[in-house]
Amino acid sequence: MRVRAKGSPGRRPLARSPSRKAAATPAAVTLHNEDVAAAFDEMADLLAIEGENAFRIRAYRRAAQTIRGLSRELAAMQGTEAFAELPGIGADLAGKIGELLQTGHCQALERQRRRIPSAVRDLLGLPGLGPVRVRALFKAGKVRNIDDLARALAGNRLDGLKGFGSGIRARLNAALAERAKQSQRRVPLFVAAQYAKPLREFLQALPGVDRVEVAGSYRRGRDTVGDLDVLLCASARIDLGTALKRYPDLERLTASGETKASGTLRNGLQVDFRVLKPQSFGSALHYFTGSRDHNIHIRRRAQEHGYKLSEYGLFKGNRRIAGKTEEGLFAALGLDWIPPELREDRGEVEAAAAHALPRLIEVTDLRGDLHVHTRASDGSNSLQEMAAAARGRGLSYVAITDHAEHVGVTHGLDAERLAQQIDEIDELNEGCADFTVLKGAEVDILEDGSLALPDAVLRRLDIVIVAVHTQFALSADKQTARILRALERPCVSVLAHPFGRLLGERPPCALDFERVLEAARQRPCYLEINAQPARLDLDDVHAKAAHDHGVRISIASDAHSTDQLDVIQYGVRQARRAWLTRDDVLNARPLGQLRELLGRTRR
DNA sequence: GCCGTTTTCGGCCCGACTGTTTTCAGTCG
Repeated sequence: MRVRAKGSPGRRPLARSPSRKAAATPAAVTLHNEDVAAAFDEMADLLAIEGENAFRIRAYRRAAQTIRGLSRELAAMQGTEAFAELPGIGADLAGKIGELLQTGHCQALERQRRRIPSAVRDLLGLPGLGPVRVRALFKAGKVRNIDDLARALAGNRLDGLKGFGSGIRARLNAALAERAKQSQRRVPLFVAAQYAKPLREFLQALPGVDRVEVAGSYRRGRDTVGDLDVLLCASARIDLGTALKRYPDLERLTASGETKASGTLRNGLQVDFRVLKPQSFGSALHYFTGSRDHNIHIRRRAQEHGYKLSEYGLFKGNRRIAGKTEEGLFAALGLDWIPPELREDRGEVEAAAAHALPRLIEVTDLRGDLHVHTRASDGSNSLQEMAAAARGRGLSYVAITDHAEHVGVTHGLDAERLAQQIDEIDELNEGCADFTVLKGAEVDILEDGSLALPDAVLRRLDIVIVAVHTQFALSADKQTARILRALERPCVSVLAHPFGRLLGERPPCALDFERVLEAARQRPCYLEINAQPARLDLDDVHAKAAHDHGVRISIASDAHSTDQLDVIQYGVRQARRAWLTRDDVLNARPLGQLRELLGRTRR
């Protein structure tokens, strides 16, 4: 199912500082796709709160979704005509994209913001609050933000307000309490990358800078990133502060010294900069990549060898033993180089000492993608376009897995339409020797564990993906029983996005994962790492648990458009964090082996 | 606001669930 953004609290889409407002055309600010998408989402939210035409609102949301799925930057495209060729973007929205890119602003959005303060949108992120109740709060209750809501609830000022019975009020109180507990907001890796890549390029081009790396959890490929740790290698002194003031994505420079600076990007992400000499760069890269627990383990090992380890190098007394490169540092400690994704102190140091680190899977190891959608359900491209795009990316197969009919929103296939699609795929495969389209479906697991399509229909498919799309809040017992019952069915190949989480929006469902793993192992059936940036589900920890339990993994893009096929790289990052090798991943197998393995999932 | 076995404007996704009601509106996916 598509992941719909319901508000996007915490994100500040556009430059709104006075200096930028006054900026002349063309904009001093280059907007990224995420900025434009966030502007359209904001517009959609504000229109919804106003009670605007639902289809107009949907048009903005659809455009935002299209933009988020692009693998190329809008700013690099050839103007409004090219924008209007994108699905769901017509003349009007293409013009607004152009306006945003040119000026950094959208007048229609500015007008909307004058009618409804943008902080009102944050209310949409709370459970039970949709546009109608938010409008009621704003108009009748004078609630303009989440703090106002908390005060109104505390002062019993919502009692008697239509639509705010005791049930809703209790839910809101619980949600606010939970919110207060949450620490600093982290952004998905995919979003962080949109800011980190251009920042790195900007710094790399500065005179005197030899090398730039973004370290921290970003380099380790964690699903979310709390801040960016940027390391610059420079042999001579550089004036970092002055250079950073010219960087348009940087909203504030909070500290600026000779070797250290800090600031905040326009999307709210904190960035810490460190300037290092070449002889220390490797040890600094290691130190700032972390994780903290990994570093503690490595420092302890250094001590055991009679060394002292810091970001400046590995020392014996005052003599530097290593520090120029990470490889040299690890080698001096008797260790193989450890890929950043493994540096969580989950056994990687011992494995490196025993020269037993796995050769982690890479994007280029993948032979196919086993979960993509077409226009037949909720995708944007045709079967032919998805197949051609997958082939163009060097894959040798792709499984078309449109939704079965149960999920209303996704315009799912019934048995008849699925049969039509099967015929279409057969026809497509006939004229093609070096690429194969596999017949599949993503079938809903209903609340009682039954599937949304009958076995007789599923038997005609090469691959059947099952997934939970509703009722995420069941107890662990019920949710587990539901999934186990689905896995009993004769034609189940893959359990997709097993926990149903959406980063920052929906927590993982309660599940007795051990029992699911055991059922998957015995059956056998595969578990998916869904690479959609907001899902990354299985996460690294559960994917490793699956691996340790002998359950194999499918890494899938869940692409809803040709552009989205590229997000599979984020699934691969999670697989690497789970210690997976090529052999552990179903879709790293050549077609013949894949068919054989899928055949074993049949009963 | 987009789209079109299109040419000018009507159709656009809809069922399940929840909470608030007393037959339904709003939320969610």
